[in-house]
Amino acid sequence: MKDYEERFDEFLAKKGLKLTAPRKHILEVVFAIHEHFNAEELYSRIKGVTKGISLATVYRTIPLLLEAGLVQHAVLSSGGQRFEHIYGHPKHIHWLCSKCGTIQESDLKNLMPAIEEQAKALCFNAEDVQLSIKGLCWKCSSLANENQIDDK
Amino acid sequence: MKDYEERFDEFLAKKGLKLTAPRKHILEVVFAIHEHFNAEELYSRIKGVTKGISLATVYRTIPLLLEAGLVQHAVLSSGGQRFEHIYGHPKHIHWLCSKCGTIQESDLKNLMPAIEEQAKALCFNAEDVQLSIKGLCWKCSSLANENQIDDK
DNA sequence: AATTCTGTTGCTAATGATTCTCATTATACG
DNA sequence: CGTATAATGAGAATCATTAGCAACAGAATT
Repeated sequence: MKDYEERFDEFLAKKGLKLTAPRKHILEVVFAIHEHFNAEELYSRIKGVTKGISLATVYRTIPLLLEAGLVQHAVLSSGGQRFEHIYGHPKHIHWLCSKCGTIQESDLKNLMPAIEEQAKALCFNAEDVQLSIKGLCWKCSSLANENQIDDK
Repeated sequence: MKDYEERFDEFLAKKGLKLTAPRKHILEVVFAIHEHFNAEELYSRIKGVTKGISLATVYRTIPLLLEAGLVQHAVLSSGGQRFEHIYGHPKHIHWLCSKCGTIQESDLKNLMPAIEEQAKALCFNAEDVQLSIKGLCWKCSSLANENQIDDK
C-alpha cells in the first residue's frame, strides 16, 4: 500500500469512514497528476482510467483529501478552485506570471523561521502556509523591456 | 480627487475607458470597506449608499480594480472570491483560523528581504505578494486542548 | 443466514456565483 | 447637433458546487 493511501486510510478510519474503491481510484489519479487541477479536470482524468465514478463523488472526496492534508488549495485563479497534491511534496512558493500564466515553484524553507517566529508571537497554531507571488517571469519582463525600448 | 480615484481614472484612460458615476461610487464603497468582501456584499453596501447600480456593474468593475492594482484577491475561502482594497494598505500576512474562520493580519515586512532574494535568483519581477497561513488561532487551539483533557 | 445500521454511491435537481446578451442610455468628439 | 463608442440595468444563461434521494455495500447483531 502506498504511503498516501495508508495515510488517507488512517485519516478516514479516525472519522469512522472507509477507504472505498472509488476513493482509492480518485486518490490514485490525484497523485498521478503533477500539476494543479480542478474538480472537473480530475473527473475527466478519472473517466479515462475507471468508469462508474460520478462527479459528485469527486466533489465529495476533495474536501476529505484537503482535511487529510494530502491536497491543498493551489494559487487562486479565476474559474473555480484548483488543487494540488502535497504529500511528499515539500511546501513551496508559487511564482505566478501575470502575463504568460506560467507557474514556477521554489522552496519555502528559508522563510519558515521568520514565519514561525510570527506564529509564536500570535500564538497561532499554523498548519498550512501558502505563499504566492504574482508578477512577471524573467521571460515576460525581458520582453516588456524590449518593447519599452521599441515603443519610445 | 482622492488618490485612488485618480489612479483608477488614469488606468481607465489608458485603456480608453471612462471613470463614470457608477464606477466612482463602487470605488468609494470599496475603499470605505476595511474588511474582505465579495461581490454580493459589495453590492448590498452600495445599495445602501446609492441606488440604480446593478450587480452586473459591480461584477464588471471588480476585474478593472484588480487590473488597476487597487484591489486584490483575499485569502481564498469556500463560497466565492473575496477581495480587499490595497491602495495605501501595506502588504500583510493573513492568518486564517480553520475553526472559527477569523482572519488576523500581521506585517509582511520582515519576510520581504528573503522573498526579494529569491525573486532576484529567479529573475522574477514581483508585483504582488500574498502569504496566507491556515491553522488554529490562539482561542481555538486552547479550546482544542481543553477538550482533549475533558474527553479523555 | 437474515436483519439492521451506517456510510457510500450515482443520478439528478437545486443552488449560488459569475458572465453574457441586448436594448437603452450616456459621453466624447467632430 | 449627430454620430460613434462605451457603459449600464435587467434578466437570462452558464458554470461550479452542493444537496436530496433511492439504491447499495459491509460489518455487527440477532
